[in-house]
Amino acid sequence: MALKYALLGLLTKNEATGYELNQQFKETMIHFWSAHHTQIYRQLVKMEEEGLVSSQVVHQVDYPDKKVYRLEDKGYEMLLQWLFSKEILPSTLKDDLLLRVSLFQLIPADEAIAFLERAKEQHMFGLGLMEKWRDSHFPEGEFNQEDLGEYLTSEFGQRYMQHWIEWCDWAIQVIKRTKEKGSDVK
Amino acid sequence: MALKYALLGLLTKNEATGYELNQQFKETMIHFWSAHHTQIYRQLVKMEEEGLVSSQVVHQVDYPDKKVYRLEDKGYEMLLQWLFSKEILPSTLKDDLLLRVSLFQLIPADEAIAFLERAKEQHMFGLGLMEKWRDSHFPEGEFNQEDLGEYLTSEFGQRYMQHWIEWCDWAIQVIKRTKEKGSDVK
DNA sequence: TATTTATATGTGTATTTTCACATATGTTCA
DNA sequence: TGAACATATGTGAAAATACACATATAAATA
Repeated sequence: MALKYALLGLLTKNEATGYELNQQFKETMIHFWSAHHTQIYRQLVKMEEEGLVSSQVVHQVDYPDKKVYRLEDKGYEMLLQWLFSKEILPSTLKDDLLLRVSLFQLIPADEAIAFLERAKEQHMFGLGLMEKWRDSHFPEGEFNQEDLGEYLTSEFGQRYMQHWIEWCDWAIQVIKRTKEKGSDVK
Repeated sequence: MALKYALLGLLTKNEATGYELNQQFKETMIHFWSAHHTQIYRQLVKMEEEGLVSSQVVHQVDYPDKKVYRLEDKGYEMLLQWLFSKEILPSTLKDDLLLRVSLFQLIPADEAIAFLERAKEQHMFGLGLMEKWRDSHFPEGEFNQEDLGEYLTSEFGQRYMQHWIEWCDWAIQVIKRTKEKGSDVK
């Protein structure tokens, strides 16, 4: 359901091909969304059938032909209606890494720490990418009104990464402390 | 896939019915996971077929009969194998609220602020629940070794809520500032 | 010369997740 | 008495998502 609105949202900025929309998912929407490219292509076909978007095949000499999608009025209206809807559903996390963390009592402390170190590195890498992206898109923290949403969500993504990293440090310390005690307790 | 391990993980603590496992999802795993009760029941049936868990129907006088699931050796082994696997996939967010935030340039500033205020309230409510839960489970921040995972992930959940709330405050300020400038800029 | 990478769009299938609905029993509250 | 709620487990169907594979062109790299 929401993927539809995500695509309509991206198309408010520019017309785009399924390929480009997939790129944008991987780049700018990485802060809060993800989608497989096959899902995007299929969703676009469906949306065209519903009259929310229209497409035009553009012939290219050097590359395969591409299909450019454009937002139609009906799609824009539907998007706005969704944006103005009053219901705010609480968002739920679904995180593989944390699921494993929740079972740390089943593995040795050293394994747990190594896992957290790697998770931390991964999120530091992610943070680096986000900072880079933000610096190039919003130098000096400046942004245009039409990029407000992106500015806000990219800050969220960056802070989320920082939160992850800080929590990793905290969790590693907790495990190290319990490990010290462990000799006489457990 | 991961739901299987989530259930196996919960069953390492105690044998439980599908109903109870659903409760636990809603209570303790709210920090990082969610699942519909129908999905849990179906997954349990599948896991029993695979010999990962076994079940026993317990007759009750006052309530409908219940089906208690117990972790089998094969299930425990599979869980450990998963826990020790080296691959760490980066976790991706998927958040309805943020998708709407990403399109804030399409709605009036007042609407955007109202939305963020409500989102903030909601996360403050969530934070309250988590703090309460933590106080009752880990008074004075003390925890038993067998609850290590829960202790770590609940801290994550709590910090995540705080991160959300702080970000809401920040975003509201950003929009208020652009609103002031808005009169002469856009 | 062969492999990889980038451009570009898909199909078929399987899995995962959700939604609407169904069925029981007993308690509490209006 | 009737409604709502908690206990307890599911089915059928739809929707969302992911996985493996397919196709085609051209550039860059090993």
